[in-house]
Amino acid sequence: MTETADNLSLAFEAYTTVRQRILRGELPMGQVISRRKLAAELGMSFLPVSEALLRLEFEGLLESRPRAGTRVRIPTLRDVQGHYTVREALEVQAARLFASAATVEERNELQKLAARVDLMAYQPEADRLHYLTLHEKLHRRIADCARCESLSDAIEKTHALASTWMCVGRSGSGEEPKRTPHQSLLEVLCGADSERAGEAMRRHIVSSQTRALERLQPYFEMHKVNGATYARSAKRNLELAG
Amino acid sequence: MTETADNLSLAFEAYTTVRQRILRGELPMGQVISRRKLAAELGMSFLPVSEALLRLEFEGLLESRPRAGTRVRIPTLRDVQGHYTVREALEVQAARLFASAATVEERNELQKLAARVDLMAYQPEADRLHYLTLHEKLHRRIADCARCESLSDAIEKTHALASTWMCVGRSGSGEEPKRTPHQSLLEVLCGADSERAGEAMRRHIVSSQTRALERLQPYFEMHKVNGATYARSAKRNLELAG
DNA sequence: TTCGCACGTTTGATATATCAGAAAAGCCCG
DNA sequence: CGGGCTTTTCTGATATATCAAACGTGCGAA
Repeated sequence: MTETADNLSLAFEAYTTVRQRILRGELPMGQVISRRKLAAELGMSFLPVSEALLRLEFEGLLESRPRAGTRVRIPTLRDVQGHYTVREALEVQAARLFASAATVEERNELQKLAARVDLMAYQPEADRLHYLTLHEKLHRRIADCARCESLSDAIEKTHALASTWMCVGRSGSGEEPKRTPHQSLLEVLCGADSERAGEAMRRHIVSSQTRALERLQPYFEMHKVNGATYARSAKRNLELAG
Repeated sequence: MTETADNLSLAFEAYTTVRQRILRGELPMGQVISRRKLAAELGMSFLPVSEALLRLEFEGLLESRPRAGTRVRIPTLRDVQGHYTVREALEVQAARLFASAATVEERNELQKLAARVDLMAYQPEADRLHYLTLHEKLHRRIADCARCESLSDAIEKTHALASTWMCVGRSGSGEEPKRTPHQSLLEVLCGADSERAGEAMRRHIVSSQTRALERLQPYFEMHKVNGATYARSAKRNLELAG
């Protein structure tokens, strides 16, 4: 399984590998990535690796400075706010189109999926990754049902970025009231009123943003401390972990 | 003037150059770009050129196939529809934020700008490029006033892509009624009602899409004919021009 | 001890060379 | 004269080498 194949280009292989590692949380925010070491590990020159990292940088998952290094992006407060503003725009549009274009089967399917997502949200940390995957799938399916590939792609990009941020442990207050936000969201979306669907999604995204900002609070400080320079040693990262 | 400086990276220089040429219409849709020739012309290796073209491909201005070639993107019908769906999402969001966040000075400035744009729309083809530039500036300023850099960036990207498509001559029916679409748009936007601002922008974008689809009609055929292969000689392009 | 500066190391950027695949042109056969 | 096949040319993909800049370290001065 380590080497499925060079089905496509080496650059694509490197892209997929790194992206997966980031999304799985194996590469935490601020983690420095060495192109040469990665190239050696994947058994290729560092040129396709560079192309892959460049692409990930365009997508917002990485950040780099000309001759300093490349690392998993550490967002600023404004980054996150901006991200959620764009995401709100895209997902509201998807919700509107969903309300007017989804088939009956799709509406039923997604309502069930929403119920599963809400249920899993209160599992005792069973597997956070699985929850995130399912949650992302729900939003992606909503976009798919909007029958617009460009919109789906754009939303998928924003979700990939958000996934990075979601891998950080939740503040775990634990005593939250048992709500079913996704179920109620889908209920509105399945009514045929585009306006209401859009507004419901808007509220959903806004509340999502609120939680994300709380969760990411400590990392905004991290960006201030560690933002200017690309630490090659692990010392600074240790400071932040402790 | 031929060599302003290597202020930034060579790749960035190549990126800027090619992008400008496309936006100015010097490189028409379907035009094949040779990395080696471009590299020779710009006096650099074709590696920074490749990076530049890769970036332009991500932005949707170019399309390429692994060992066949790179050319200015020829959109399909679905491409254009998808583009306008995403654009609608982003610009509606910008309009909403503008209505609630723009200063009085900004509102006045943009109303004047809108008037200029509408006026210029009926100049007898004086300079189409200038009109497009001003029109794009209006939309960009609206996004800027929304106080969200991510959103501005996203909108700028979509406009760059649309500019490519707008360089094709308008169908020039010529007897259109003298309307002032941008002036009325800004009028609504300057009222403090986000909802209405969003809806006004939505209608604006939709009508813009309608005109774009008409204008691009012939190119959808071009994509069918010339889509599969990357013609290196000029023969096929001549066919389409005749 | 602490601050500042020089030096070796690592990094991304770029140049050059080579490879394999796709397109165009030439070629042969009908 | 035309269609299929081969050859040639061109393309992007990748490997390797080199360079200047940024980082980390350690030495020396205050």
